[in-house]
Amino acid sequence: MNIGEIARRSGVSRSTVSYALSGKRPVSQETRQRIQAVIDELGYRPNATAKALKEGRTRTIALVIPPASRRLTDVQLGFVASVVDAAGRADLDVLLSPSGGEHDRSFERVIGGRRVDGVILMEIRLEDDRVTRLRQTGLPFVTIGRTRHPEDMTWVDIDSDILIYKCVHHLADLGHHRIALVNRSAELVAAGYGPGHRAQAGFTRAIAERGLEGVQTCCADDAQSGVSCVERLLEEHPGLTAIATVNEAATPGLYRAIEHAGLAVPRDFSIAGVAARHLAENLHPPLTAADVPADELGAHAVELLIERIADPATPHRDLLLAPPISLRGTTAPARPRNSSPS
Amino acid sequence: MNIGEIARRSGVSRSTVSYALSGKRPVSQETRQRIQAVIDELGYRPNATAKALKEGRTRTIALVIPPASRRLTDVQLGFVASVVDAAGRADLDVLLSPSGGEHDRSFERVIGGRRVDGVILMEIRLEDDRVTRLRQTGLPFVTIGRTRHPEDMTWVDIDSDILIYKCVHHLADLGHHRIALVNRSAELVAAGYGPGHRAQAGFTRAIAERGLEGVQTCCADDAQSGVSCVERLLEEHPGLTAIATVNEAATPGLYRAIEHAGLAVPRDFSIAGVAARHLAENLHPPLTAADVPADELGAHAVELLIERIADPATPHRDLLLAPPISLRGTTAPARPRNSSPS
DNA sequence: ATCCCTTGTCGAATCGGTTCGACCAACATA
DNA sequence: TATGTTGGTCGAACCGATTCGACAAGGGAT
Repeated sequence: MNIGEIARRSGVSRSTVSYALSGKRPVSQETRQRIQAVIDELGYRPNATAKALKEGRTRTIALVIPPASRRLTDVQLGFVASVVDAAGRADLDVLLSPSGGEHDRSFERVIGGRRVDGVILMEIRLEDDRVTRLRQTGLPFVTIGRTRHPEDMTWVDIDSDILIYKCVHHLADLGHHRIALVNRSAELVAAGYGPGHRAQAGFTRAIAERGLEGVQTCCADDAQSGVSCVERLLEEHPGLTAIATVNEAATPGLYRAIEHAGLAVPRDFSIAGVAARHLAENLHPPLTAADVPADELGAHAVELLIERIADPATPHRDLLLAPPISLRGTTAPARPRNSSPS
Repeated sequence: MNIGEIARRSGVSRSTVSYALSGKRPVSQETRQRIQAVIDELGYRPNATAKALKEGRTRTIALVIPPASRRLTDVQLGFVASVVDAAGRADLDVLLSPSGGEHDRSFERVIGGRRVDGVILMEIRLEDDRVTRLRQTGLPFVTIGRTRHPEDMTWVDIDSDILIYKCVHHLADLGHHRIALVNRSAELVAAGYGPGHRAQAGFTRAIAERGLEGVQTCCADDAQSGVSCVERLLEEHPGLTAIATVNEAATPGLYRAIEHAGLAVPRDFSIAGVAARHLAENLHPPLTAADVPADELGAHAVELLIERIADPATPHRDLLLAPPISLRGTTAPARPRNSSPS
């Protein structure tokens, strides 16, 4: 059932059917109804591939995610959900493409074959070859996160620097002097993962400004690693009373290890971080954190992308958000602890 | 940069370029190299849309997920990850399509326009109109989960009936007499969600066989609801000493509420369920559960789908798994509790 | 010397749509 | 009456690939 068949059965030419469907030229009431009747009867739907070929656009965007095998964090899932949602509202389909490692075939396939009109990229490194690659091809793209030099590209991001900076200040205001930063995994940070580096920067700045003692550590993205991370931290820095973290996946582990060390959150130990609201609220006690507005960022990324697809010469825009820290149940005034042998 | 451009620049016809690329007809060493040089220079990649139109297949499959706004469970995420992975290995792209509610436009768009060669459907209801719809269109599809009458369709599933049945028997073996089933959300079960109903069936059967006292309850897919669910359960059935659950998202809430009632898991209260391994292992204590082999199911679904796409007349096949229950830290012999006023 | 097969190449048709130019009829305007 | 203008329709070209049939040149078998 192609357009020719519909044309034959309703006794008109293919172009007339096309015009009847698109409304781009007048078609008499009568013919239109006749055509519609045939269409309804056969359940005809125009072939999207043919349309895409002729029109030169696929009405599809690619969403490039970290390798799916590595479990996505709640924030990342939030991005995926909001992008899929926003794209759907704009009648765009979303092609999922894992990138990194063995999955680069997928990325190349999607990018190279003009399968999509535009690309949304997640988990951006400070130097990111996917960005370089996309620049070459001229395919419109928007990143969630940003490279070291984000000047002539379109992106949305949260300001992990400011967020961690504010977390540390918040903890310092409560009287905490020895604070640790629990970052994302060592590999990710080593690979130049932006939020990791920016969190470090904000942490270091705040620590310096308030004359505190700061420790930085990386931690893999899971609860188990969170446990061993805190164990190590408490052993090496007995005076520690607070943690600032950008590693939401490890957070349940942080709770568990702190509790296991005989400390209560927030009475004896405070935690503040950056996380998905859903996750923060569901922890026990609920996590004091800057809630990453994944919905807003994802939707905005799609909007910006649509704009760039419509007109690739559009000036680059961006959106940098620094959501407020929601005070929940994991930060409290510091209480002196017998930490040093005296 | 289309195939015509490549042909012009290498001084041959378009068909020769095509044959040089596909190898379906001999092309002289010399011409081939000349063509390849031009291709490399211009970074040419054949247009996937045009190829799809001519070949009549898109090399893309659709993965229909529950509305992304509703947070996916860990098991569902596991399915998505493994499907994307397996598809990637087979050089297939994956189009993500949320279905249900306002998202049905997306489903229709993807299905109607022949945008994809086949479809994988998740979260199947006992009577599922998406299945009906797909049947009509004749598009090859595989479901993860199955309808009430799964005879002439291709599917993969876990046997929630048997799994819950075994959980209850395991708990009964440990001496528990009053056991509750914590099911998925009331809406989902009311809508005829298969695993929900099958879990009920297995539960009821085991309870009857062992002469136990069983309570069934639904619970929304989040920790908060898990908390209130257990609170209600303990109030209404004070003698309860164990829970069997298929609701992994609520499980952290179950833990919390049990603990909050002054009971220790597994000393005073046992839990056994069906969940993603990752989730089960990361709970504290780790959950005794049948680990849903999402990897295997997802990969198998893709395999079956590829088979059906290659030959739609292929006889229908299926895969029903009942993984063993991994004994972890949440089940222990029942201890008598002062439950009744005496 | 003839016939046939293989290699290498080309032109044209095709996939299923959209869109442009042309055309005719009916009607309004000058 | 001549001259647009508008409504309605058709045929043909086109998007960018694949693929079939044709054909020329060269080599081997008879």
